[in-house]
Formats: sequence, C-alpha cells, structure tokens
Amino acid sequence: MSNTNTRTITAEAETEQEADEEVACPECGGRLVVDDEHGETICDDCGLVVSEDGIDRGPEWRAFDAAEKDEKSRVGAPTTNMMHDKGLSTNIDWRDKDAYGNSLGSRQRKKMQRLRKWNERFRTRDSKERNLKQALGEIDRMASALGLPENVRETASVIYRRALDENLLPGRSIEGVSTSAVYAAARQAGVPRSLDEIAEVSRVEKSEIARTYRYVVRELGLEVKPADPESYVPRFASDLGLSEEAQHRARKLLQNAKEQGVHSGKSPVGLAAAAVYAAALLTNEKTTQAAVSEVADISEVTIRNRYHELLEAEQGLPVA
DNA sequence: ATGGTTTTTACTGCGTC
DNA sequence: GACGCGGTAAAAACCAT
Repeated sequence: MSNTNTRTITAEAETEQEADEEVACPECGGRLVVDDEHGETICDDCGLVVSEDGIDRGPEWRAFDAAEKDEKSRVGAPTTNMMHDKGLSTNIDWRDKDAYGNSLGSRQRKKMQRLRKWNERFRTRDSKERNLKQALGEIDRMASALGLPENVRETASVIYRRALDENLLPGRSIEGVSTSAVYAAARQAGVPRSLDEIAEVSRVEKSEIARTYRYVVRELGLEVKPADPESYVPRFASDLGLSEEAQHRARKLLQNAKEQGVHSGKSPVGLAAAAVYAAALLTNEKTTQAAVSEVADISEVTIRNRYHELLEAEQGLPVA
C-alpha cells in the first residue's frame, strides 16, 4: 500500500520533469514557443499563453564601465521566496535620523515611533495571512489524499487558525502543524486515520507530526479521546469488500471487548483490524490475515494476538 | 536515561488445495 | 509447492518514570 503510493508519486515526478524538457501545450498538445519580447510562453498551435512570468529578477551580469553599469543595473535587490513578502515590504529604520543623518525633532521622533509600530503590525498580519494560505492549501491536499470529508477540512482549518493566533508556530513548521491539525480533526470527527497513514501524505516525519500534535493539543486544550477502534471498522470492511453483517459482527466484538476491558494500551487500529478479521471468519466471508494487515497497516502477528483475545472475551460473556 | 510493555520482523512448522 | 495460518524469539518502537 505504502509502496504503491510512493511509486505513483515518483512516477508523477518523472513525467513532470519530462514535460519540463520536452514542452507540450497542456491544451492542445502543440509545441510551446518562448516569446522573449513579451516575456510569454505561448503555444504555437492554439495560441494559449502558458506563462507570462518571464521576468528576469537577477542583476545584469556584465557591465564594462560605470556608465554602462548605471544603464544596465536594475533597481533594488533581487526578490526572494525565502521571505513571505519576497523581501519587498517596507522597513523603517530604527535610528531617529533623517535621510541626511540629522537627528529628528521630538515631534518627528514620536511620529516615526507610531509609523514603525503600525508598519510592523501590518507586516506581521500580512505574513500570517500568507502563512495561513499555504497551510490551508496543505490541509486541503492531505485531506483529499486521505479521502477525508469536507467537515474535517473545516475543523482542521479552524485548529490551524487557532494555533496561528496563539503563536504556536514559531519553532514549528507550517507543514508539521497543518498535518497535526488534519490528524486531530480526523480523530475528532470520528473518522480517524492512523499516524502512519497521515505520515504517508505529509511532507514531514512521523516523529515530528507526533511531537507537534501533542504540543498543539496541549496548548490548545483540544479534546481528543483515544481513537475508538469501532470508527476504523467501516473503512476496513469496505476496503475488503465485506458485508454489512460482518461489519456489525466486528462492532459487537469490539463492544464486548470494551466491556471486559481487554483493550488497554493496545493500539486501536490493531483491535479494529482483528475484529474485522474475526468477523469475516464468523460470517464465512473470505479474507486473509495478509489482506487485513494490508488495509489496516498492522502486522499479521498483531492481528492474530488481538483476535484471539477478542474471541476469548466473547466466550466469557455470552452475546446479547 | 531506564525499564516495562506492545508491535514488528523474520523464521519455522503444519495442514490443505 | 504455494498458500493461509499459527507460534516463537529477538529487535524495535513506545511510554511513563
């Protein structure tokens, strides 16, 4: 499962690279031509403008004398994507001097103080705005990769916004926090995804997600109960093409186990997987441990151990 | 850091198709 | 002989202390 995923991703990356070299129009498949004069890339066949962003932001690279340098040099520093505003925002010097180096009068000084303050405010607001935009994009991407419903995305966005408002971001990556938001939201909505599944679609390490998640949950006082094994059942069952009845059996098994407190400290996913497997057995539907282990991302050994326990619990307490 | 618990990995044996 | 299943031992991961 994880293998197929990585494979498709690399395959996509390759085709993208190929497309980059051998340019073809996305609309009609025709040849792309770079129009230097207008700074556009257009399709030879249908005239589609693919890219208008042909501006060279770097400095001119050759100037033979001072006059030529004046003529050729462009204004300002090259822009960079490393800063949220590409380095184009205004900064107000902290020294209370005017452009000639003379000190400012007290009225002017006060005015500059005010300007600095407001400039700072607008700038950070702006930066948060961009931060948010990127994070929301990520959340959306991951949510759809995981097949999570709309309301989960909403919740994830809200969580992220709160994290941003409470200044939880410094020291943590946007990726990490947005991933944690998705993880938390999915669990809250009762459609949990395991950490492994989350890590699969995220750009950050599992360990970092876990760390960030704990942090965010704690700081935001989020209420997330330990995932209920039952909430995994429908997904696993449908992935395996099992009947409603089997699903029902699996739930019964889990409820039973719950009452007997069999599950404590055991991974909910493992329990769910075992219940699904056991249910399939009981309803005479064909599945293998290997298949369940595949869809649940749980080792077969764990499934075996859990499902023994589940069946034992069933013996102890007659089914209602 | 440490020790206890759970999960995973890897391997082996058994029965069946 | 391949497949599904069961078990075991050791390694790894996880968690609370």
